[in-house]
Amino acid sequence: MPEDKKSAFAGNITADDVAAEAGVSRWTVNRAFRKDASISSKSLEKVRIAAERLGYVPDLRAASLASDRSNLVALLIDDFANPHKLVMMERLTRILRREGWDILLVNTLDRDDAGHALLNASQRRVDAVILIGIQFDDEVLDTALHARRFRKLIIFARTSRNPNTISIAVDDVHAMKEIANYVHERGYRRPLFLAGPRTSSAHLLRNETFVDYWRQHFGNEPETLSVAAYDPALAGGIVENALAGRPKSALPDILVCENDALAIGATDVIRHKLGLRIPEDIAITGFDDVPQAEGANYRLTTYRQPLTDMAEYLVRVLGSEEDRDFDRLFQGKLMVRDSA
Amino acid sequence: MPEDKKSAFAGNITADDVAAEAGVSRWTVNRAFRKDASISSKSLEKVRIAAERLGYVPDLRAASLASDRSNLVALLIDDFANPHKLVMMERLTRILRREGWDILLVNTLDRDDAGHALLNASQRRVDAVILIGIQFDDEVLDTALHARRFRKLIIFARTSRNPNTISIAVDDVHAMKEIANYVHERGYRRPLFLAGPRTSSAHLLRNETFVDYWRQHFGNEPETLSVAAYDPALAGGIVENALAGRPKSALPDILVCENDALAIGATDVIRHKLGLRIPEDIAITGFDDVPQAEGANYRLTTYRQPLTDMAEYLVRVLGSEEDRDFDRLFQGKLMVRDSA
DNA sequence: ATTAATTTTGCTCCCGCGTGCAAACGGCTA
DNA sequence: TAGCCGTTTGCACGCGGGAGCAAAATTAAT
Repeated sequence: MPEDKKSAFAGNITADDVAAEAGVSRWTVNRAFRKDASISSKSLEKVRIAAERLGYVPDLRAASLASDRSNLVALLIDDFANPHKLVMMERLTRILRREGWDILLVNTLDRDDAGHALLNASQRRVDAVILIGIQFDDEVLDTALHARRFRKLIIFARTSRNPNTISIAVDDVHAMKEIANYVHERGYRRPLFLAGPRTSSAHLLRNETFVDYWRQHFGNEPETLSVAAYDPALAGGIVENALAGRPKSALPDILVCENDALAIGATDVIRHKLGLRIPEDIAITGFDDVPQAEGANYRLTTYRQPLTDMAEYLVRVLGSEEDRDFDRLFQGKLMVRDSA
Repeated sequence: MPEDKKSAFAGNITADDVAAEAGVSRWTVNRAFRKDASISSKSLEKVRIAAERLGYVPDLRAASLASDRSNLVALLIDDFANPHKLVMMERLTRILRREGWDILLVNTLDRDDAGHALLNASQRRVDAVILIGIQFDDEVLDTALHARRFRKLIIFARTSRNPNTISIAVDDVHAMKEIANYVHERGYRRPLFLAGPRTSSAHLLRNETFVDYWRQHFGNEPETLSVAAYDPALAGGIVENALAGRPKSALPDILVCENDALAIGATDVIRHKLGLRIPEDIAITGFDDVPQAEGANYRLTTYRQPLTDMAEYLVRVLGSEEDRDFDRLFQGKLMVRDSA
């Protein structure tokens, strides 16, 4: 009795079963589930009904295997301490799914793990890899591209010098100049730049740009502090260590932070450990405009990345068959609030 | 010249190619890439070398198709405004990957979308589905199970009455009683419970438990306020509306929040909009122990879920072939800080 | 050395669906 | 009604690898 297992576990209902039920061939059934298929409305309806009754769902593994397009993209992420990651993930996953892409999420533990993560992805034959981590420097990318099994390798929200890579990011240089100008205009004169991890070549140009620009235009050389990860707690520790005990005159008048994660950590410490007021004693700027930045507690002056536009562009790139240079920089927006 | 495309795009190097290169059969090659395979160390080495040279990586789609085990689990998430989600995702993805599970991430937009999300997952023939959202009430689950294509449906960090579902969660009842007792011991007498969305049947027993327990043991009936999502900003708005303008005597002396997301939003508003001190004017407790809870700014008294233990248990459940009742409640831990 | 017990290898037959083409169908005109 | 042309349908074959067994190669036992 081979017909009796329907009720038990619907796992093995295949297009053949539906074909028999609907009185058409298997290929007609498959066609009914592809959007570009040439099929009469009559048989489409028959297939629909039969499939419904049997609980048939096409097997994308087989489809992918046969067609060599998986409609799967890998999303490689590290840096889970940064609240901005949640926002990026939400935006990306929503838009990717809307366009029919499924997402393989890979938590990349550390820099050495990146290779394994890429291997993971290639075993599933993903159509593209999206990197939104901090550990993917040019060296890692080269290794990845060496064993290239993906048609596209996209660095999201970060630039890369690697020519085989597609980078979709905000224009850091422009942004930092705008921030530098704003900071100076508001009368701040002794900025301290709070930077993230100084990994080999993760091209976040914010630190360099700000410092160079400030030196060239406003004379003095800003101090820089570096945190080993974009983790508010870590950032707080570094800031506390660096500033505690300094006389008022030796304190910076503003902390320019590489992103909001650092800015938030710094804010907490400045208020609650150093007992200083923001912005009266020390002002702060961030970068990213995470949700909390707008909240009553931080009211952080920061720079908003146009994440939706960037994600929309990303899916366009994914859908494109051309082989041109897709790198693109987006312009963000300075969000002036109360912290600076 | 069929041998010349190696350099171009390594996408189509198959076990056959490696077999030819290594001088063995295709099946030996495949065996070399399976951990349980019976293969001589000699040929394993030959295959390793050949595979390395050709850049061969086994195709998991094909493997999955042939073996009917995909080693893929779907992770369905909504509620991206809750910072705790990031922590859960980090913990889950790390441990799942360590155990060899790949993850299909599905952002479930709204309740009606849950069905599509499940469909998504079943098309990839995932071995299990993990739900860590708030929209997956019993009705949605029933629909999901009706078209059951997954061997396991796991609700993480939330209980469910559905018997066909595996729920791995913290013991809310025990936890809330502990919190209630603590709150009372510390001398608070007019608690306000700040609850999340009151969806049909998402069994988070925190609200009921606290209110019932308090009424029975300490006499009065606590007020309850409900927020439409676990979103700090939303929570802040609700709290401000409810408390602004009340005379001091009509204010609660403590806000017991269903989770930290709400507690954080409430904290910000109480301090910065209502101008009250925490815990002197109003105390606050949370639930989850998100990273920020420990930070200098919030110092939130909250309840820590043993996420790592829960995730470890989850992978054990995934690996198990038995068909018994895997539901399990974990005991968490009250983290006493300064907010209450 | 010879036979029996094991391990290793090769092989046939699938897994479920897409590709590309040929056959069948339908509608329309003359 | 025959003749044409465009649309639907069916089909052989392939995608890359797993299960399970039989043949071959080792190893152990007598």
